[in-house]
Amino acid sequence: MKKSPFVGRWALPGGLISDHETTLAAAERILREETGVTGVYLEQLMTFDELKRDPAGRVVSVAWFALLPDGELELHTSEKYAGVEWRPISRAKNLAYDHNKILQAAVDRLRAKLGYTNMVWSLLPTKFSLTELQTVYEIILDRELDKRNFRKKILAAGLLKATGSQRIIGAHRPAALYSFKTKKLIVTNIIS
Amino acid sequence: MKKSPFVGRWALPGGLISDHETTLAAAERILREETGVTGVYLEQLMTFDELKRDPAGRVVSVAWFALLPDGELELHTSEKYAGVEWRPISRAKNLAYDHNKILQAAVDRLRAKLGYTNMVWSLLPTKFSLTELQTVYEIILDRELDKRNFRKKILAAGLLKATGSQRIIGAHRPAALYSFKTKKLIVTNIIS
DNA sequence: CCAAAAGTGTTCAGACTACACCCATGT
DNA sequence: ACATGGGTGTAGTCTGAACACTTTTGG
Repeated sequence: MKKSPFVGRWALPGGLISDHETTLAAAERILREETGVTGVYLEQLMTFDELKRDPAGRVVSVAWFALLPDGELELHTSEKYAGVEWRPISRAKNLAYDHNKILQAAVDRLRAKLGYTNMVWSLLPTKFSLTELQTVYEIILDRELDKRNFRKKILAAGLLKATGSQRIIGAHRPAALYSFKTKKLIVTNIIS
Repeated sequence: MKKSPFVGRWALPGGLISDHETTLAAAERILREETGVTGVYLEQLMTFDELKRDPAGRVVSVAWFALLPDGELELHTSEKYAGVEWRPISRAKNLAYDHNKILQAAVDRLRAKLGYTNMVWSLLPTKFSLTELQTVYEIILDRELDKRNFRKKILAAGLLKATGSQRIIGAHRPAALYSFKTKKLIVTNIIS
């Protein structure tokens, strides 16, 4: 929650870099300080430098975004950052500063890169079912995908390996669990 | 040409921003000061901030790239910037600082975006033949394209309009000249 | 008439889309 | 037995790739 003129609005986590710190290191530090999250995928988004984006003065922001699995968000709230929350995009409207623009840019980037990289691995736990994977795609692309076609394409991409293990949730047939062969960023064709 | 430890190496144009200047405005200004070029397409590339990228001290660079038609480069060389030259990528090796990395990032970006935007308009004069357009694609993608397939796809994309005029160069059949319907950036599918 | 660039269609293979039913489990 | 999510195949359409000859001009 921010002060005037952004009273009561939410904002993305942010902070200042020091003279001997890269923006990547600063992003990792700030993410850790404000949320406790470490060891996740980080990617430089872009730099926002409109003259009046912060009413308090000139601020040039090098924006980074993190991707992490839904399960691992165990938000640690220190006293200093007690107001921190995870929110779905749908409830992250009307942010302070130009943070709506930043968030939108991050969503656009993610949406585009899902189609030609394997970066979705950073949004899933080590083992996952194909249905879970499909759900991630559907959320980000904001449209439904055909189950059979999705499985054909994602398996044909050759990025997954079957773990052999299964998971049963509720009174259903067990789901085979897969994992990514590699957690390096690969550029290829995956989903159209 | 740069001083120690980059004696005799070339570098990309660059400069400092002022407190009341966006990086876009600075990019436009520096490009104008060093080359005389104005009114061209500019796009933010990314920010380079490794701690030791400039041996003289901490420098965070927000890199932008410009696209301009081959014909319009009339390089004005002021006294201050007498050493400025246009060079093909193939003769832009071994640059000072991390400028090889920056240049490579720009080439990668351009190569990728040619396939799904109409930004190639910024690399051509107002009127151009389909062969000229194809040549631009071939240079940037660094591979040959089939003439018939190229024409089918580029015309099917619907971004061009025939101007009705023709151009004759040498003892050849005249080439029909086309122009882009719009010079706004459009995201669509063009060339695979 | 010759040289050189402009212009033009068809065929084949692979990819994408749409679509419906059976399977395995816990209750 | 039933409710629920997991899992599978095929037919039709579309897209991309390969490929060669005719046209128009100036010299």
